[in-house]
Amino acid sequence: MPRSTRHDPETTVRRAAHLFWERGYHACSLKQLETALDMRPGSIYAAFGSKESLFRAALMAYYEQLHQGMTQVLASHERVLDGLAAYLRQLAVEATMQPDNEEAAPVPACMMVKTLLEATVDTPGLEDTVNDLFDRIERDLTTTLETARDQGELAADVDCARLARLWQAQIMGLRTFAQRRVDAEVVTLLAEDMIQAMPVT
Amino acid sequence: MPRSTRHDPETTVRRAAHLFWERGYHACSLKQLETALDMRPGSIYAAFGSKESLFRAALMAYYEQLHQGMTQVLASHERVLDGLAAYLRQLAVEATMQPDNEEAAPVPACMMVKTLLEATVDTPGLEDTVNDLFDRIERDLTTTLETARDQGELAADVDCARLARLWQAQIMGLRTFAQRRVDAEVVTLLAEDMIQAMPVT
DNA sequence: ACTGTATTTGAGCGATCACTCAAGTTATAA
DNA sequence: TTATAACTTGAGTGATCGCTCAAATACAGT
Repeated sequence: MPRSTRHDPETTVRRAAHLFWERGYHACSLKQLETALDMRPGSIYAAFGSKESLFRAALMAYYEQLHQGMTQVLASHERVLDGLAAYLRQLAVEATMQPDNEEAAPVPACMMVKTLLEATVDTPGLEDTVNDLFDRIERDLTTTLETARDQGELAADVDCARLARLWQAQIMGLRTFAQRRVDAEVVTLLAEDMIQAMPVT
Repeated sequence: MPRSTRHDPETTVRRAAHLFWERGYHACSLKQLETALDMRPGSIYAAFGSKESLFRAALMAYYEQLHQGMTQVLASHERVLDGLAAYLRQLAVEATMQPDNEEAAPVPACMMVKTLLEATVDTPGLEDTVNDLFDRIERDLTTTLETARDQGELAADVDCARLARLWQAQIMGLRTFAQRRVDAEVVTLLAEDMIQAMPVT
């Protein structure tokens, strides 16, 4: 008997993620979300419950996409450190192309980082969620590096958790820097300098 | 004949900076500012004109403090690269102590970075201001490095602008990473790993 | 003490905020 | 075809937003 949904939940969340990613949580009004999702407030609240719940769903979707992209690049390189270098180069490219369609990044900076810096004590749900996602990435990268170490790619005494966090901080720094009004080449050169600086052990 | 001001402008701006730094631009309401400044809306608007103007004044004050702190650390070390390493260590320390008084940092992350990521097309004044401040820091650091290079501390072929941006990105990465819920030691180790990674040329 | 002026006050402005819900709509099962 | 349940609508909720301004206040010069 039930009626099927008019809106595909995945598409809805993806569109919300795009707007939240571009403008941040507080600067996104429900009016703007209604327009972006082509849904009226009643539908939005029936489907997601609150603006914060919708944001969390959007952030999770963003994370999934990010994680998948990173995993793909790492998997396509023999050595993990080569994969990380390639990933940093890819981020530099993505950060320096202007957003031409709705699939591309609306801004250079990472939505997770933007959320990390925008969350306050008034939005504990956002803090918890974003911290959990950063933990996941750190653990995932640590495990990947440990596998590489056990296979002899890295020296046996390398602290993979520290190395993972060093790379994570490079990614944060690169994409945040790219949010500045700078030429594309500056971002590209920064990525190369970061890659050059990272330990090759 | 005129009446003198009851509020010291510098103190007022410093208090506003503290609140804006902690909560960001959009999450700060005028009600909260009224409490923090102990001023009523009429006084605030007579003195600063708008919330955005007050924020820009606060951001400028933050920058001045930041610039002064960095300059002091750099000046107290013979070699510039040693000074930058010391500055990174100082940031790690500051980022990992809980804010006990109103002088201390309310959050680990940099207010300029938070502003850079929070600004949108709706707040062009913030984008312009924060980009100008990042440019100033980059130029200042570039000049400092060039002086060091000309004095033989760095190799003659070093691109000081690139090196300055690499260090700026490290600072961004460190303080943004420190906003995560992580142990103090993790931030300290990250700073050490960054210092280790930076070119010694 | 008195006057003049810069500063401060706080009630209140229209606009917008996130959100609700009764009514309408539509796809599916009987 | 009809009944039913899920979905969607959109006017409207009280609260809060950034901000204004006429009146009150307090200091400096006479």
